[in-house]
Amino acid sequence: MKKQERQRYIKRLLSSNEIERQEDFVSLLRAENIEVTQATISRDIKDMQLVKVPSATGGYHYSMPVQKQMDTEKKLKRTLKDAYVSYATQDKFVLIKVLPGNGPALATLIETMHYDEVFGTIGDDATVLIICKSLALTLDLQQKIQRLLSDN
Amino acid sequence: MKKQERQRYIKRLLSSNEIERQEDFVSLLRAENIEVTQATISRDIKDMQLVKVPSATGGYHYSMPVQKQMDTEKKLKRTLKDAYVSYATQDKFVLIKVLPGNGPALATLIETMHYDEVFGTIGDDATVLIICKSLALTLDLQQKIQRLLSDN
DNA sequence: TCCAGTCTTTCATATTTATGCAAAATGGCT
DNA sequence: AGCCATTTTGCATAAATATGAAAGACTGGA
Repeated sequence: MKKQERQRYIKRLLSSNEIERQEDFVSLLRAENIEVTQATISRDIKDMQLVKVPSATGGYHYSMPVQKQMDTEKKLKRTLKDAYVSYATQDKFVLIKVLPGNGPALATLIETMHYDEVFGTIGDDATVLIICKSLALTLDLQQKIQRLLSDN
Repeated sequence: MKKQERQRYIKRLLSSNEIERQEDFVSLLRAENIEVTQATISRDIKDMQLVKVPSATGGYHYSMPVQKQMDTEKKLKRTLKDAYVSYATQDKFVLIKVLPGNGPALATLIETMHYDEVFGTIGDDATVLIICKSLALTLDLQQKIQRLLSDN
């Protein structure tokens, strides 16, 4: 279906771009050959319960809904606790080793968290590589993950 | 100071009203004898990083920032786990008994979560009474609390 | 006290977002 | 296919939000 596909794209865009206005979605989607108007985006945003968050840096950006994030975080936490093996950082990368079979699930969970820090993730059977958007953000993400691991 | 006091009011209003537009803040504050314009509210919202959330019921309402909520939820969870004794419901009320000394802290945490369901809370040394906005919402809140208790 | 610098607010308005309505698309069902 | 009901979309515009610029407050000196 048309609408759902578009909304999938929108989710994807959320994680990889700083989206400040609904028109940004329009442009980015146009770049992927999906034609929409701002009106439709407005409705999608209502549907998906996205929010426009005032960011620390003074701007605004669209982000995933609170509730979804919280639910996903719980699963993420559980998966990390269950399957975590080890952890390393280099440059803009965070590499997490997990018990065999848990890589893809973990990667997906991290993806769906739509962390602002994350550019993208890729996981094989027992490893997840997270690519951050910047060096500074890599630190932030590291802390988030450590908190997930340590905290009850 | 003026601004901080107003922002405290704004926080308070968040928890006890369905606020759909910035103008609603203006009206509600006016009712408390605080004169402001929408422009100032817009800046306050940016400051406080409040978000306008599309609600399940089709409308919109302003709400606390994601990050704050997540942090507070962790503390809340810990406090509940540490101090929880028992739990009862009647009408729009949820009554939580905790170990002596933990009531006020718990009440504060619940307040600062700004749960949509909650009209207000009051806690003595070992008890927290939560007053919900409606019967239906009382159920919702109950479930939230049980999830906080059961979940790791 | 008076001033300069900083912060905060309002006004006016630009920008952004939401929505009524009509048209187009989609999905059965016969 | 043809028809009806439902959903989705775009257009136009209303409604809501953000912001530049000027005016007012506040603060810590001199």
